[in-house]
Amino acid sequence: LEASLTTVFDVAKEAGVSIATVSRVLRGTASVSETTKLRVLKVIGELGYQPNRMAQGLRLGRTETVAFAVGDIEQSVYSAMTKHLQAALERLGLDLLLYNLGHSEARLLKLLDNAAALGVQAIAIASSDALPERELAGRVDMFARAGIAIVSINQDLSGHGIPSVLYDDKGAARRAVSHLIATACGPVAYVGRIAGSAVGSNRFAGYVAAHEEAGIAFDPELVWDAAYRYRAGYDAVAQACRAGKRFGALQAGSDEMAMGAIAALQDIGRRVPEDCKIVGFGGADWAEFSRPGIATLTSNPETMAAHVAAILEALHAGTAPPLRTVMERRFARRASA
Amino acid sequence: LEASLTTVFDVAKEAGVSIATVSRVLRGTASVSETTKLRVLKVIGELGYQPNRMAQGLRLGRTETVAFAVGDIEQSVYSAMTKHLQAALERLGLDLLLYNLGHSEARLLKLLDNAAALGVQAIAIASSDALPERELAGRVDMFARAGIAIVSINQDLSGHGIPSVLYDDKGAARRAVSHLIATACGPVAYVGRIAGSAVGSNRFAGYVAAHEEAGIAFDPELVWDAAYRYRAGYDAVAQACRAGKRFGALQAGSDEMAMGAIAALQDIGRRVPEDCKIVGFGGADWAEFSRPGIATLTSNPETMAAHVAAILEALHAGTAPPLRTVMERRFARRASA
DNA sequence: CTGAAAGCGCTTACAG
DNA sequence: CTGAAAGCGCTTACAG
Repeated sequence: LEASLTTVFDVAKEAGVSIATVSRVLRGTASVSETTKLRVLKVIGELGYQPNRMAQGLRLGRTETVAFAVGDIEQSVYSAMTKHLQAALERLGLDLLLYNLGHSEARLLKLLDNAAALGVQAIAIASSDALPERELAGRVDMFARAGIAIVSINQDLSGHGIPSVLYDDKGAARRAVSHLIATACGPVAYVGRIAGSAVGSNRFAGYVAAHEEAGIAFDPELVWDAAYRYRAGYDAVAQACRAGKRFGALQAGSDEMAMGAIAALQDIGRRVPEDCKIVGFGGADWAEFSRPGIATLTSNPETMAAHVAAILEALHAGTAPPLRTVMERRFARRASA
Repeated sequence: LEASLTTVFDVAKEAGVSIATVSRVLRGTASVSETTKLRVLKVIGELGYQPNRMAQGLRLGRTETVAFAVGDIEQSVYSAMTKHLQAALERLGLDLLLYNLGHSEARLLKLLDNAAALGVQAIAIASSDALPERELAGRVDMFARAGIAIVSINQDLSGHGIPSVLYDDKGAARRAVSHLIATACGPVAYVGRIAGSAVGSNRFAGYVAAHEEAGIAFDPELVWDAAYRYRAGYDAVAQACRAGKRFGALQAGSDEMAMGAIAALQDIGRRVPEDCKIVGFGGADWAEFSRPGIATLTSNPETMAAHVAAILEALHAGTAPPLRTVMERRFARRASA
């Protein structure tokens, strides 16, 4: 065993009290006389005492830690979310344990199985992949008993009793696509994840709804199911153009795809927005610095993180958190559309 | 206290052995007869037993956790690094505790002070900001005594006995700038962090070295010290152009800045690369999908993460790790240069 | 090879 | 308001 740090015993001895009293002033729950509290606090400061988190964890059954399972931290929307969630948790005195899912369902399941033994207070899941709802639902009771909170970011799991914070992606896509239908000279294409993506299917539903609203049929030939990354956007559009497909506008499922799509169009001499208008999705910070600036549906990761933090606080305080929080996206119109 | 999970006691009872034996097969260190080992393993599987990490942590003085202090996770090079480090640690059975520094030295110092109480095995620091070397150096002995490994990513702290994995940024910048000097029709400008940035000063040193090598003087008026983000690149270049500065090429300290710089030039009608060649830094995944494709000095976060993991393994095994690992960047030539 | 026992550093009923 | 004591779930000398 290691050279030990200062412990409650050191503080107690120095302050002339019992370790129980030290612990009481530390926790702030039980009542301690003002003078002894001050004395203990002074000693704690002098010795630079920090309570051993592992001992606290063993005793309390959990540590000041939250597990964050994130779909793909290389995507800007997720790294922004991670940054703000970490900051929000830090304000609550919670540390963030990061798990990058990378589209691996097995990783998520492993985390769910480890959570209790790990002693995390909560699990936050932010993924666009369709989650294993059956497995999640089956564990909700276990987590509740173990006092582990679980929060879904981006997709609606409130039906399983899991508090969810999400965007109105269908409404956002509907607005953007309506704009494209109205202003583009040609049919509107769609590229993005659809099958297997909870988020993606909502966005695509907005694309469909906008067409219904306009009283026109969308062309299934102009709908391409592809991953959210740059290359997927590039390849889908390049291939469609090679196949002779014609479209005057494109709604992309992510800003990354929009950027790839723009590159593909420019590479064959089609101009954006003159020949084809494009809207991305997610409000990546770089979208306004691309040329043409990429129109997009914005995110607000800071507010979203605040909602998640509020849910965790409510759960911690034993009050009922909102089961379903829906945020709006703003259509940021830029040169590309 | 919570509804408890299965413990060593449950396993021991079920397998008809003592908890000591259960623990021995778990750890795999002491010798256990093959038959009892098999029996215990079987019961562990049946009960789905997971050792309580907090109890292990208290007993062993540390948990299977590594703290990762990262400069700014919103920058692509850092999110890529985070992804690969998490994956590499996962393979070693280690969880990653994420701290986004966001250029706050106080946050790093707080982490250093908490590390022992937190029970982390190691601290990995990846930042481009000049680190508080005095404070770090002053804690090296304490960390060594506490058995906490510390690794520096991106900047050289080997002089303080801290194993460091870094790129030859000076050499990389020198090569790129030499290319720009040779091919651009006009002086080469530089935009990036210089003061206060360990990484940045190396890159700038490469810019200077390339000029020396070419036997020409660089123009201090064409050197702009600015943050690594899109907007800083945009603003620095826009302002320089407004001030009537003329340059035929620009070396940027990051791909983000390069993208911002390209936007600023295009917005005033200057063409890239015809009027001004540009090279970024970092090899962001999106750089090749920007138009023009952004030439850059690549990173290899996966290899870097592997080096870090190897250092942690060596330290864990009690063998001496390489104190200083220098990786090369590749000049990815693209349309922008 | 195996078990009984001590102890890691806390927190919280229980008494006073 | 305060202290003595039990116990959270492990691991590892110590004995055998």
